[in-house]
Amino acid sequence: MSDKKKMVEEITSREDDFARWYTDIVKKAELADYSSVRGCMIIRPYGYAIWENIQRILDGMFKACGHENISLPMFIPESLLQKEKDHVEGFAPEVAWVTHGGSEKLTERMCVRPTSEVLFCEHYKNIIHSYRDLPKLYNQWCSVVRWEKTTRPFLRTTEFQWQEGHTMHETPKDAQEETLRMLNVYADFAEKHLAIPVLKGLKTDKEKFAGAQQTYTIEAMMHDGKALQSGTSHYFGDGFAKAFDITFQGRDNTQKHPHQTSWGLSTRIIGAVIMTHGDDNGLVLPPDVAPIQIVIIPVAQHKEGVLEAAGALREKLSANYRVKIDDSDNSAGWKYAEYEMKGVPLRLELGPRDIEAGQCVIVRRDNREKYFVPLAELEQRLPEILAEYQQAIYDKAAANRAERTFAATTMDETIKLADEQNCFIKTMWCGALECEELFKEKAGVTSRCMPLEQEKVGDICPACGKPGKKMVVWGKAY
RNA sequence: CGAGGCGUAGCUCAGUUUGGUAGAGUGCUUGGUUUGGGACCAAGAUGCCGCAGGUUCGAGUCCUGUCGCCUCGACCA
Repeated sequence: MSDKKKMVEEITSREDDFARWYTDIVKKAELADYSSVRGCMIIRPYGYAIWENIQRILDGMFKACGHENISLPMFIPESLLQKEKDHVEGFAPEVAWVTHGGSEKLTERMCVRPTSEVLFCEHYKNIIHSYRDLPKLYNQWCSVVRWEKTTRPFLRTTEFQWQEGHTMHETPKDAQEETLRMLNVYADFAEKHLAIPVLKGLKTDKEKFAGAQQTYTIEAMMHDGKALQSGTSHYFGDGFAKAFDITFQGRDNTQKHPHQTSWGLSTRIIGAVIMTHGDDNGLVLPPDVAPIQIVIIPVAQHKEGVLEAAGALREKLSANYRVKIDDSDNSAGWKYAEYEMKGVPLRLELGPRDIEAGQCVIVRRDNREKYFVPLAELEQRLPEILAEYQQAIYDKAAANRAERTFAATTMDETIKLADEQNCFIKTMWCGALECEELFKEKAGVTSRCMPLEQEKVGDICPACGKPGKKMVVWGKAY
């Protein structure tokens, strides 16, 4: 086989067809499979193990700032969903309805939750009576259903797993702080654990969550330059509280409405991991969420002592790492390609020559760099190599984003950039909806967010020529 | 949801024009030789031709409907 020939023949290259590359990875790395239900996917054990790691880390972060987990029903009576006007208008077009219980028609149909704001509100009305009951910091891990027209594994499915945090606070300030706190939790999680650089910002009114006063988002750039909204945090003010008549007696002895937030992150983030770090040989996983962090490949395993030495090594490393040993009778080369496709961060090769020399070979997934490590130094070197790996995949993603981010001061520039490539385009914006729509109409880009870290990239709004009030980042999105 | 393309063995696909015994490569199983980047030889198993109707003596092939995937729009986490 020539050097140039791809080792993983089954995967479409990213250059040839990014969408097909993505679905190839999902299927070949055994992350997910299709089911007989339109738009619904089966998350297979290898994919689900990634989600379990995400859950474990995020859940710890939530609890560290005082949140408690709770479980609410999956059905919402129609009358309950109707209570907040903007909310129902936003979600009604995409809810699934339950009309029958067994063979009997229900007197009131119920929708399968697309999100649980109204259920939380109904419950909060019962349990919040005094300022002493606040804040309420609840989160639930569950699945929700949205009848989407176009679906893709992980990125947009009819049913998806997520967590939704719902909190109630005494003052607007408390709630706004919570909204930003959780946005930062998401950003830290994405950057530190998933090695995905994210852009934090505020959604425009057009793009914000149905019923929210403000929606904050973390936007990630995929390898092809398109954007993926990867987590959102909403500030509701007291809109829902008024609609649901939730009141508490305040410190001044008057009745008040509490102020509310919600925030969510879904299995979509797995799509972000795939499209941020993956390459033509398959997945590249961040160590913190990789189901297998180190795969041990015994080389020439039929020779005496090799399997025993590999087994002893696994035993030792299992204390600190998720380790798998592959002693199947596939060739060593086959195993190399297999675990590269599955994105395992480090491969540890151990053969007769290594055992002789008292060493092993570590190969990094991201760049195939080889480290010949004396066994005595292994436990010291592994964290260092993993840290370098983590930094390298982060830097690579950050570099891609930097290369694909441009400022534009005119609509012509914006159109040219959007026509030529997928990218982030920074412009000023006057704040008018008509101008936002013009970007979509003329350049085919939507506003991703108004970044928290604002820059002045010009003076005027390219759409209307009036003074630009805010910098907006535009792009094509998944 | 609109326009276009595609559904045949686990996977990639040929066969559909012109209806007439279900095919190849790869993978899988068994035995042997191999083993540091997807090894080799031999034998073998594997099909509701996406699904449901229709036309026909006969349908993978023709007709209708439906489900799924891909691309482009519209919609959206």
